[in-house]
Amino acid sequence: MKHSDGLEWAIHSCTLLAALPADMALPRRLLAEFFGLPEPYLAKQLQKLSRAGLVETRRGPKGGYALAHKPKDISMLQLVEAIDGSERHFRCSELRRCGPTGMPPRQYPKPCGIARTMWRAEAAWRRELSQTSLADIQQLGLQETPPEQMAKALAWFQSNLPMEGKK
Amino acid sequence: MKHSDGLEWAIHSCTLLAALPADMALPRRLLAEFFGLPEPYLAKQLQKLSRAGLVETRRGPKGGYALAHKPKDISMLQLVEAIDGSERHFRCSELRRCGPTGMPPRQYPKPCGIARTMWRAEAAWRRELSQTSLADIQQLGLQETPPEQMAKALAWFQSNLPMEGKK
DNA sequence: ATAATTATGGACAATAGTTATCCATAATTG
DNA sequence: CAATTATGGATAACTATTGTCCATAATTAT
Ligand code: SF4
Ligand code: SF4
Repeated sequence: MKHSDGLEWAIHSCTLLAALPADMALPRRLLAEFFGLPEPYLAKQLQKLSRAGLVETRRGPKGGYALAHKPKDISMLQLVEAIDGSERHFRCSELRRCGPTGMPPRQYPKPCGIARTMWRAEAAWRRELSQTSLADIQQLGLQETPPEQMAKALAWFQSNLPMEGKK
Repeated sequence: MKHSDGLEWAIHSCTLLAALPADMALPRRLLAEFFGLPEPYLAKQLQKLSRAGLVETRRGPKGGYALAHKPKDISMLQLVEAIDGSERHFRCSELRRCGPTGMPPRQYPKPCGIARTMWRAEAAWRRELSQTSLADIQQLGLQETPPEQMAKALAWFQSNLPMEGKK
């Protein structure tokens, strides 16, 4: 019972994408380098984000990844579900129907109290996640990232992005 | 990201134990038979419950498992944590410190907004679970179990329990 | 005391899920 | 056409979950 590591990578990646100038795509090579992550596996996470419609991709030179929506329109719940799936965490195996006292399925019109309780808790979790957007995360990040790191990051980008400030 | 199957087994087992006359212990052979579960693995779940102090165990003939507290004093959260552990589901690997722009640890006095958001959602989940007790589950079960199954179960117990109504 | 019953916990094996890599292919740019 | 970049399938390594087995300890009844 644990989220995949890829989830953290994906959220961080989106946070970075959110900070990019509009219209600019970041290739995954740079994304992976920036966070010190294995590029091929990060690719899988980005593909999930892409399939979920949260990021746009552009192939070819000057291509890469960019957010598909404004940060305020992407919720943490969407990110989590894109990576870890939207299946319920508690899955009922209809244990009550097993064993010597079980009855045929039609005797159980609705999920039992155990399942309903577990699912109610999951709903509370989802609700909480859906109420925080990438914009909220971004704002906290801007406030709390050490100024020196901001400077380092800026410098790193300027020396790694194909053209920045040139034009 | 999914709960272990053993969780469902453990909750069902406790529900059954809750229905037992006080002072009566149920051996795990019968528990496993009643639900049609593999006994040795069910044993592992029951051991976790025992170590968490939720069930009492008695060895020897007439021994078995019994609840250690009244059903109303055992919350679903306790059961879930006994089986699946109480570690956080989202575990931070301090990604922000990685890569070419990372800074030394002391620059990050508190967990970032991403981690705090994920943890806030988990807290909502825990809160919901802590507000339902085994007594609530039991009541729902009594209301919603098909009457025929109740009868079957009663009969099964009377023919399997060492002495019931004999004395 | 002895025999029968029952839980414990360690060791182990099988299965499934996660993490990671590689490569051939397709799309885009210039 | 050449260079760049994402896609997705195949595969391998690693880890967690699921399941089994057994020697041991505790308890009860005879
Ligand atoms: S619905 Fe309830 S009784 Fe049936 S298997 Fe799920 S948790 Fe168990
Ligand atoms: S604290 Fe935040 S920034 Fe650091 S690794 Fe965890 S999620 Fe990422």
